Amino acid sequence: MQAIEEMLREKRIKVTPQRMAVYAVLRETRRHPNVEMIYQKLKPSYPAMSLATVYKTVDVLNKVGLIQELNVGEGGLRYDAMIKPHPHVYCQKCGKVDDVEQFSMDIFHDDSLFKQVQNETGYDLSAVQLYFYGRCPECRE
Amino acid sequence: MQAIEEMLREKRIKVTPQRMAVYAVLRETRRHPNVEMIYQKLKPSYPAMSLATVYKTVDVLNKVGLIQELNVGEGGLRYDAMIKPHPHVYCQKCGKVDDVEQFSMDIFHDDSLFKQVQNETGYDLSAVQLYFYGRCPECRE
DNA sequence: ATTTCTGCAAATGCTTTGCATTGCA
DNA sequence: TGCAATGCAAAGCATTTGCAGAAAT
Repeated sequence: MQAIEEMLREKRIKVTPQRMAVYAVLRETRRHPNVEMIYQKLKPSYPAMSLATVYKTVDVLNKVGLIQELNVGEGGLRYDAMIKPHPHVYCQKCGKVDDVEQFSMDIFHDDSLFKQVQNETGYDLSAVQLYFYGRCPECRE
Repeated sequence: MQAIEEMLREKRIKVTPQRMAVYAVLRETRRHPNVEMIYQKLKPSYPAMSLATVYKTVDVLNKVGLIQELNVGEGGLRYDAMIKPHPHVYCQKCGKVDDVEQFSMDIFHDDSLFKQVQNETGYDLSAVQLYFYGRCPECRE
């Protein structure tokens, strides 16, 4: 795993403590946090950091391709440092977002689906998202 | 195709001109409009209708299962009277949302995918959404 | 030295809410 | 008649914006 500082530098964006911190949070977790969660996580160690900076930072990191945005339909966006396309499951009771790992290959890595959809729709495709909705094991009772 | 009035009545919700009008708009189009688009479409024939009523109406229609919500990641939600699960393509330039028809069967109607994901994640699944992102034929130049 | 980023506060804009009135059942 | 829905205006809230000061290259 590459050093965070180096990864930012390769993307030709200024390396600041705030950017390293936000990216570090996303790399350490599998929880797909939203902006508020990232902000709360960083508050203890970076008391001066503002929420606006977190918004701007995730936007930059997403634009340079270091992270991806998820939209499970809550309103706000979630962020994921795992940029390889993979499906997600959303628990409609507790709001948790989990990865679905097993099927990344079948659906996304075989590009026949992508190609077929391009042919059918005429779109020039660049990304795909697959979301499942339901109740997580803890919320099923 | 069933009469709109009857469909609302079957869902045990009050049948009002506004609800019939909103549902009619969604049944007539394949554009997956958002609240503002529905409102603009209805304004000429229903000058007194308020935006808040459109918000409340799509919420009710969605809850009783007459329409589905789409979240392509724009911020707001889109609505679709086609409730059978099917993938969508979003044009990142002009914002258009199209249906992907050919693959509804392969991916969604065969429930092996659903079952596999349930087994892997332990979630009790109730819905799925598949979104493709790219440029539509008109925006490719 | 220059350019870009940060942090604050204010502004924006979509969505929701409260409530009096209207209208469906 | 009684309960629910509408329409208006106000409130709410997440996100964005502007800008002066700070920091990175």
